[in-house]
Amino acid sequence: MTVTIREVAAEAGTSLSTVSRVFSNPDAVNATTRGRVLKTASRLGYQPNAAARSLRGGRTGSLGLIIPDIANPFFPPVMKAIQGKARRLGYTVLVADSNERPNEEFEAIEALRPRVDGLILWASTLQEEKIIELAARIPIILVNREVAGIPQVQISLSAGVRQAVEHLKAYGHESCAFITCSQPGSNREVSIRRELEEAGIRVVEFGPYEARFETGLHAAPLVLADGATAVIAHNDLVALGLLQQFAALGIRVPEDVSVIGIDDTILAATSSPGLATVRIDPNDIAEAASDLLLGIIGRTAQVSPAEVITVGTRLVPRASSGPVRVNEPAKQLISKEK
Amino acid sequence: MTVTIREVAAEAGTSLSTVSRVFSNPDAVNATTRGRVLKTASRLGYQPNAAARSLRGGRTGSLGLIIPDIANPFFPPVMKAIQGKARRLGYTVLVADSNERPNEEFEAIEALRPRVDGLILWASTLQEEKIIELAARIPIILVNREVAGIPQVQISLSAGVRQAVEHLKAYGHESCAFITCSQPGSNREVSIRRELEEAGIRVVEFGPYEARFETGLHAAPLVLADGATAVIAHNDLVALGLLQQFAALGIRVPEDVSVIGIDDTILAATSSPGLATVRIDPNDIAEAASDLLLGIIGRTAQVSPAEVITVGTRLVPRASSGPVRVNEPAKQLISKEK
DNA sequence: GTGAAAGCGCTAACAG
DNA sequence: CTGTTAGCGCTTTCAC
Repeated sequence: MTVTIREVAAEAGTSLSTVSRVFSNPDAVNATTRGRVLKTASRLGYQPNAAARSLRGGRTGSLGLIIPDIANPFFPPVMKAIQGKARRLGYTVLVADSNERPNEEFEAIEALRPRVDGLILWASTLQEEKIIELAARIPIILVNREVAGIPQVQISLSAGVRQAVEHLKAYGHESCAFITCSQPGSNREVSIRRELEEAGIRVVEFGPYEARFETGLHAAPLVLADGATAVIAHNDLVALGLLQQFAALGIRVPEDVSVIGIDDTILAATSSPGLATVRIDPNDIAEAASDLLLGIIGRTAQVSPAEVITVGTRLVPRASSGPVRVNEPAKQLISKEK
Repeated sequence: MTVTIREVAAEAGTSLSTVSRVFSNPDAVNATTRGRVLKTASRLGYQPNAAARSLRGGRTGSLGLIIPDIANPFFPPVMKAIQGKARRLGYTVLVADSNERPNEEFEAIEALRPRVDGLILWASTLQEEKIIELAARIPIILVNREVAGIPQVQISLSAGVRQAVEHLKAYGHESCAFITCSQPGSNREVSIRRELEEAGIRVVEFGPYEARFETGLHAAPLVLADGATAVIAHNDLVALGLLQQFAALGIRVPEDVSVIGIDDTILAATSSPGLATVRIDPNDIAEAASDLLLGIIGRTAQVSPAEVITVGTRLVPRASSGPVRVNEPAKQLISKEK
């Protein structure tokens, strides 16, 4: 049925090994022979069988990417960027979604493991020991998850959040709400609180909630009631919830309250008003993740101190933030509108 | 290095085949033996090697999905739905993005082909003959692309668009603009024009443009200048562009003009105001696509007339559409606002 | 530079 | 129900 190396060899009048070499180590074959083999191979429509190849050689030419939730608009661009980078380096990327559930993540990893040369685990939900165990079986790198001894890519929100805070301060804001949707002590939560405090801005925290659109809807009146003139949301999606609810309440953005998101997903660029947000560049992450992974795939079992690459962020200003409202506090607006 | 079936067999005191059966055809093994094998297998950390398995059995347990653009928010939910469905049927889904370029699509297909049992091609950009050729090598099904003889899933916009049009008509709209971003003669364009005409609503078409946010920004004033009181956009993204530009121009939605999108992506639910849109249900597509694909993977070379499954659509009403403005035509609003 | 031979880990007949 | 025996298609020593 399928064309194998054997038929090509017979047809080209050479041995199996020669045909094999033409495809796996072309330089080791006489140019004339190689040409002849290639010609008959393409004439016969021969395609190397990846299963056999990886069974024997142990290399698959693919990388696996496990993401927590492809429906989160933050991930598609990242996936695209990683795919682009990998493609340029001769790899295919196979993606699976873990649905943020440890056992689905485990299944996905097990499905991918035998068919890839290495794995990128994004925000893995696996226990630390499981991850260490896995790392012994296949090269892995972590993004947004810290495990000692495993190479990882960390996202540093600090720079971007600092710019956001500076921006708010320059516009006269003296208090800022913060809608949190992470585990207490998480990276995201900590950097935001720290930056706001260091700038001497009063911080009001609401949460932790789930990182959903509806959380924004819910939090909008809380922010107003507190009298904060600005709000930083856990991510763009939550920020959009705020925006929609503010609009429904007749609260103007940014005149009455400034809103800032995080991630710079497509949601931020397309909302009305456009959403100022802290951008995490998918390309930076793709770059870092592929470098790290290909690095450890290369060196065979030669353990070196686990590397950590930190990628930065920056503020993308848009129409949703501006000068603080001076004449009357936003908190009175709700009752007024009624 | 890795644990193989052989070691498990030795350890469990059985033969290779018994271990193999435990993992590939469990019912054929005595329950006691099976238990013992499973126990030692897990103790040793045995994992079946997919490469060897598919080399021998010809089955990979995976399905491939090629999508034109993962960054288009329409696709992630579809990918997720297909993954969910496949998972329940014992398959893993490997996804690749073609970037809507024939040669990238071809590369992705070639990378996936040897490691999957079948392929779902979404809106394939390949030439018809290439597709037919491919279908001879591996089971494939098409979504949103028509090629005689290949099983396919078609999306019928008619029902949803008809509901949208009924809705506009009931609200007194007598004219509706339509921003098109497809090849002339495309499914999407044709159904929309047909439904509007059949309802006796005056149709004004703008386009074809590219299906981008900026297209909406650009088209907003055109719609107003024409005096249409409602507008249907090629998709949600374009509709959001309209929404943002209307807001910038001080045109109220839906009071001054009604806006309807297509796809029901996350953008529609999270915009301000919420965007009424024609919903294409990802689950319907996932269902149809997996049924079709698993159907042809099952029957070995037994050709039957190519099946076509058509999935329907429906209107999701949201705040962006409402009664026609009666007192003054929208077209005058721009100059007034100045 | 090239060929022959030995498996990679597993499944699928075929006997027992 | 279980064990034995061949390979799946390919890469990779090892000779020549």
